Amino acid sequence: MASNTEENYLKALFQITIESGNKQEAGTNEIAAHLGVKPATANDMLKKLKLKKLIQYEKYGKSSLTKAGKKIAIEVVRKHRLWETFLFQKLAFSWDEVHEVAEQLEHIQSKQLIDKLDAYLEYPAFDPHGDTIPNAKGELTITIKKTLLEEVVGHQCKMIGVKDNSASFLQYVNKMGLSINQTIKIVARQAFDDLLEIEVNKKITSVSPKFAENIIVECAICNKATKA
Amino acid sequence: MASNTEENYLKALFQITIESGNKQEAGTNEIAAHLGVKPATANDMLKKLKLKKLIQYEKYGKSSLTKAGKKIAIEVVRKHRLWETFLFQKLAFSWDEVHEVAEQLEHIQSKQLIDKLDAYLEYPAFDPHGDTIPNAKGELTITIKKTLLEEVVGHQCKMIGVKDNSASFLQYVNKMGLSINQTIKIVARQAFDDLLEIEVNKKITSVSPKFAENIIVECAICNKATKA
DNA sequence: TATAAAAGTTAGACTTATCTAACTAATTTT
DNA sequence: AAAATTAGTTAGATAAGTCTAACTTTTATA
Repeated sequence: MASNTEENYLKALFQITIESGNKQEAGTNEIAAHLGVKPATANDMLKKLKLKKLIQYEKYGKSSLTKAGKKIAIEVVRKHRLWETFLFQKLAFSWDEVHEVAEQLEHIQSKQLIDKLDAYLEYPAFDPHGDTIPNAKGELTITIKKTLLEEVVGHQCKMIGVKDNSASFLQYVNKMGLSINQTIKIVARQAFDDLLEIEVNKKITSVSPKFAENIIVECAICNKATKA
Repeated sequence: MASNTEENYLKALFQITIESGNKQEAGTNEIAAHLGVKPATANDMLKKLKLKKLIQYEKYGKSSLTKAGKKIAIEVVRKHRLWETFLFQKLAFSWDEVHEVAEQLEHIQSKQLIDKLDAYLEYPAFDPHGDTIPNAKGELTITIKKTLLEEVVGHQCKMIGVKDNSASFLQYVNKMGLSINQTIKIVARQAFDDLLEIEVNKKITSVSPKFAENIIVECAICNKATKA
């Protein structure tokens, strides 16, 4: 069983390496900075995690997760994102308030709890930030997070979150017929004024670029679903 | 801010003294036993809590909560019982599974979280064990927990929990038209066979003593609501 | 390529929460 | 009331996680 602290180091390593997509390993200072501790502290923990066979690490070298370490990291990420979804969807937390509380909740140890929570939320695929939630088997589809503004004309995408979380924006979003999981088709992008024509519930409307860049979407067509 | 451990000591002291109703103070060994630690460990912590002005303690004497300590203890109890209620009502945990997980959840630090959870559960007055949940102001009505079997004939009470949590019993409870918060009136107790005649939703039915002793009720008439 | 800068490591210290073993005080029993 | 038992305390040790300060290795650059 990994301690809360160990879990945090594994999660950090996961986020810096696997999830960033552009690196396989992380340096000691980088990990320390990510967690807000001193390099000396991180160094001690890296040696400990190596002993536990949760990471690969050699003196003066970079670190990376072993299979066992990655499993734990993904479980923590899963818990974090399920809790964020719960806080957002059920408890009416705003988009920007969920993270801090989820940092605590992610360390609660109970497989039963997290599986029941998953079921209660109806097995969500994305958290309120638009990040993928790993499933109970630890499978994580890494999807490229993008805004409606970046979506390709002709594609059909799904709204999975918002960036702006002000009451006024959320009201506006609602007025446009949009909500989490709503399917949106990009009809056209007007070169003249950059307005985006979208189809929502068979109705076509136009939205501004400023509006579009605050809507996080996921596009099955764009994503060649890659497993972590 | 009290640590998780400190919170646990304060909660223990609250449960041994105030909530038990028959003692004002607790001894070092008693506190240690309650928490599953050695007396030497508890002794260290008592000295620390005294320094923080959370308890009253003198060498070789008994300990008791100060006003500040009691405030924290009640907050922890409130969190514990709200989480138990959430697990039971929303996540379909069984009556006997909620405690262990709530022991972890009670230490999550976020006033916003607990207030939103309270609202989401519609401000429950009792947890699934039939224990009173302190309100947001820290007010705790200490009610005498009793079963339907012990209720006084003529009184009207409210079902607040069950003791047996088997699927078969819960099904039976359901069939009798009973659920949490359901009002039950005790019509009569048959001396001949000890069957209890109760009125539920304007219908009168009879239940066995075995059934009745597994239904936890609260009776406003019996309780002269005392504040902790 | 020599040197300066950056990255990483080690040693020693501190805090929290725990333990064991030995001791002292208070209470109970004879 | 003296002895025995129970309750409570102290001292010293340990483990986890953190720090600072000094040191070493690696990398970048002049």
